[in-house]
Amino acid sequence: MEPGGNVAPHLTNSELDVMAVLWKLGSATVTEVREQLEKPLAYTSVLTVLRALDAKGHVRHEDEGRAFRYFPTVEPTEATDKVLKRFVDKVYQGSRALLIAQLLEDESVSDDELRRIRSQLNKRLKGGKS
Amino acid sequence: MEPGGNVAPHLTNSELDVMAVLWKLGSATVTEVREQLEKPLAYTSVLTVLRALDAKGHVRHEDEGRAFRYFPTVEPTEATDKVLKRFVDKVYQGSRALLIAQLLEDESVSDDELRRIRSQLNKRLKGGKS
DNA sequence: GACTTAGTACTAAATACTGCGTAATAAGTA
DNA sequence: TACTTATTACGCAGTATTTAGTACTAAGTC
Repeated sequence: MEPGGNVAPHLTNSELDVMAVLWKLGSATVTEVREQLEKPLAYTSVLTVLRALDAKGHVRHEDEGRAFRYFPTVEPTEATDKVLKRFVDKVYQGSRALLIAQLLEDESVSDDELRRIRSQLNKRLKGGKS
Repeated sequence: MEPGGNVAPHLTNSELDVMAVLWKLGSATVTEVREQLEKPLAYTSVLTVLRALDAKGHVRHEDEGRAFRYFPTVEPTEATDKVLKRFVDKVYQGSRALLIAQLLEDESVSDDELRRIRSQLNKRLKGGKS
């Protein structure tokens, strides 16, 4: 495809659903993933997605009894960096600050969290000065 | 579609590319959009995407000479709310605060921007108290 | 009017994604 | 061994997405 561009393989929607479960649980079998998914899916459908993720290197698997146990091989942020970057580029003209500003408007962020964020922010401002 | 619910129907990747141009320029003809796209695309390909966006109600068009001028009918944040929510849900377990924290780690956010963010944040903390 | 140009409408082909059924396999059990 | 069960491997069908070609149209030009 694009030379240099598409290094990190790219998660489809259903792949993201499955990865989210693995990130949450740390690791899981097909059955375990299936139980956690909001949308009911046939066993083999989940397996298909996991096999695709395996092929792409986003997960690995180990034998566990007669089944496989799947482990994520990438952190959430790693796997989604591209998605986030694309999002910021297209919607916020590349400015993470704008996205942060937008997120801060959201009421679901509590005062407590706001204070924690502020202290993190202050830490960075101090650190950057030195 | 769904009554009330699915206002922002869903943007495909190529649709997002095109919307980004419209948001940036305010409005554009097919030719103008085409010039702004990073990836070279045939004139008719761009038109196809614009027509799809038109059908979905994300843009509208007016005659301009013999061509159409397309206007976005939704704000960037409107159109991408769903995407962002999904992202936050899957990667940050629904916590916008976690995403903000992650974004704050990014070096591309300047000290100036950090300070602006802090003042916005302080404003929200004060306002919330009343 | 004939020709050129820039545009839109329509159609189609290739690819990707989603979901699942069937077959094969391996383990356990009577 | 025969039967059951849990599981993986393979393949396929329907749909969505992406890209672009071809036909048609309207405006401008000589």
